Order: sequence, then C-alpha cells, then structure tokens
Amino acid sequence: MTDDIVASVVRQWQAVNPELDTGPMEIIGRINRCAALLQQAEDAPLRSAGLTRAEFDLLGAVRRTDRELTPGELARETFSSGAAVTKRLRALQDRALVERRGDDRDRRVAHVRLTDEGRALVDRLLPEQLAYERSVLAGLDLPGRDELASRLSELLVQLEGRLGGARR
Amino acid sequence: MTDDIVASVVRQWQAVNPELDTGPMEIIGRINRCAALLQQAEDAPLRSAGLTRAEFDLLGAVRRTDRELTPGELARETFSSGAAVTKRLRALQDRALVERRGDDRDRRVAHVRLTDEGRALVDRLLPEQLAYERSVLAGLDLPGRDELASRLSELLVQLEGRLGGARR
DNA sequence: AACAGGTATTACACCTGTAAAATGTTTGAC
DNA sequence: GTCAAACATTTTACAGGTGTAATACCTGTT
Repeated sequence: MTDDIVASVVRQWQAVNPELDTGPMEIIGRINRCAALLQQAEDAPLRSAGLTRAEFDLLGAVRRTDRELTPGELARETFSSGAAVTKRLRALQDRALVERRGDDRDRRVAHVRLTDEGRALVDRLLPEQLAYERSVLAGLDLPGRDELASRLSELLVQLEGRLGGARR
Repeated sequence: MTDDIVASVVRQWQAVNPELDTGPMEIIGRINRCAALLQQAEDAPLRSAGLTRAEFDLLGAVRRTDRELTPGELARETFSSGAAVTKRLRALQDRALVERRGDDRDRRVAHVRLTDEGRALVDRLLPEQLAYERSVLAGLDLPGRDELASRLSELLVQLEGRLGGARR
C-alpha cells in the first residue's frame, strides 16, 4: 500500500492538531485532487485539437442530446453561466463548429446545432478521450471499478439532492 | 436506486452511438461532477469569511506544515503557478493574515508565515468546513465511506504516478 | 398600452497561467 | 581570484476565460 498525497496531508494535520476529525478529507480531498489531475491530463489532447474542455463539453452536450439546444439549455446542461455560453458559442461559430438559428415564434430564443465539421470533431475526439480514460483506470481491477462507480453514484445523488436543484 | 446525472448522460450517449464504450464516464464523469458540486458548495462558507478557496488552501498549507514556506514551495504544495501564489500572498499580506520575511543567506528567496490572525482564521474555518463535509458524507454508511476512500486512494496513486511527477 | 417576466448578450471585474523581466547565486574557465 | 555564463527564485506584464450584474429585446397578460 503506497501513500497518496492526501494521506500525507492528513498526517500533517494530525501532527499539528490531533483533535481534528480529518475523516472527510480522505474522500473529499481525494475527489478534488483526482479531478484536478484528470482535468490537467485531459486538457492536453483537447488542446491539440484547439478546444477548451468547456468548449468540448458544450459540443458534447449538443451531440448527445441529438437535437438543437438553446443557449439557456446549454448553460444548464454544462453547469456554467449564460455569459460563458454566449462567449463560447461565438468562438465555436467563428470556427464553423456550431450554427445558430433564431426561433420562428419567439424571437428571444436561439437554437444551436452542430455543423458537419463540429459533429465529426466530437465523434473523432470522444473515443480518443475515452480510450485515454480507460488506460488510466486500467490500474484498478474490474470489481474495484464497479465498486468505485457505484459508491460515487451514491455520493453524487446525495450532493445533487442537497445542491443540485440550485442552478444559477 | 435513483439515477444521478451521469447515468442519464451515459444513456444519452448510448442512444446516439451504441458502439461507444462509455465505461470510464461512470467513474471519471462522476468524479468531475462531484468535485464541481463540492467546490460550489464549499466556496460559500469561505466566501463569507472573505476568502477564496485558493487562498484558504494556501493558508492551510502554511498551517499544516507548521513552518515557514517559500513562495516556490507554496506553489508546489497548492498546485498552482508561482504567479498566482505571488498575487495571493500580496492580498493575504494586505489583510494581515500572512507575513513575508527575506532569507538571510539567499536574498532571492522569501519565507512566508501566518500571523496570529491568519492562524486563528484557519483554526476557526477548518473545523466548520470539515463539519459540513461530514454532513454531506453522512448519507453513506461507514463501510461505504471506507470503501470509497480506499478506492479513491488507489486511483489517486495511479494518477500521481502517471502525471503527478510533472510539477510546473 | 403598460407591465411583469423570460432569454440572450454585453460590460465589467477578477482570477489564472504563460512568458518575460528583475534580481540574486553558483559554476567554471582563464 | 575574477568574471562571465548558466541557473534559480520571485515578481510583473499580458492574454484569456469566467461569473455577476446590467442591458437589450421579446412575449404574454391585464
């Protein structure tokens, strides 16, 4: 059993204040740290395609729902602010990866869809991304992966119940 | 068993392209989503104390190592760029939470330590933070928490081995 | 017709990282 | 021994992305 960073951080806290109940760090600290490392690693292949992770998430949302989405829906779907979506859409539109179309009845709303190039890009990038992720997870055995996925799902349900309703 | 967001995203991808091996999303997607929700939730109590999470991490690093750290060490410890550390230090110093001291021998390096107020702030905030985290995790039973922590540790060791050596 | 509410965009402030600059130290050739 | 070049540490300059709040525009209701 080799130590990870969080274990050594926990040890430091214990040394400095043994009263501290550091239990939650063992889970939450690790989640945060894993997420940080993963993002850093996954950004690389995306960046070589000239995309931000946020941009890729946006394209992926349109691709997987398989229909036109409004900017508002995209903001909710990707958990970012409307302003950020507007800015990303402009950039992606300038690169001919998405198209905007005004609604016929309600001229406030717009509809966003992928161009053929946008769709092709997602379909090329996503399998690469998944293959990379699979290689990272290969260090865990299959039952361990299932176990981890299902525990994370339990936790995520808790978090969504507590905070997930709150959009912005 | 109630569904989380990731489960529904995976279903969407499968509907659109059944060939896709979406297995990794069940873990990595959940980690990213948990981290996002947690950060959003944890920022609130910190913000009410006038601190960014990054600033709190910096203060915590100095507190738990229990000695003076150089800006460079702080950058490595908190996984952020040197420039970001410089800027945070200035802000924290302006608020009298940390102090800078020049090294006697090597006049390039500086040493950072907490003021009494800085130390008191961390010691007040951290238990609050941990109590909140404990309440979030209370939805999982104890064996489930242990299981989750140890699986995450395995994964984190993998990630660190693959990417962790690369600082900046 | 005015108003309340919804949708998207714009304006602004802030934080971050990369790269360049400023400052200081060490090494190695002569 | 001394000086220049290489290296190390921190800070500054700049560019880019994000969110909040204000704005523009539109719809439906009374």
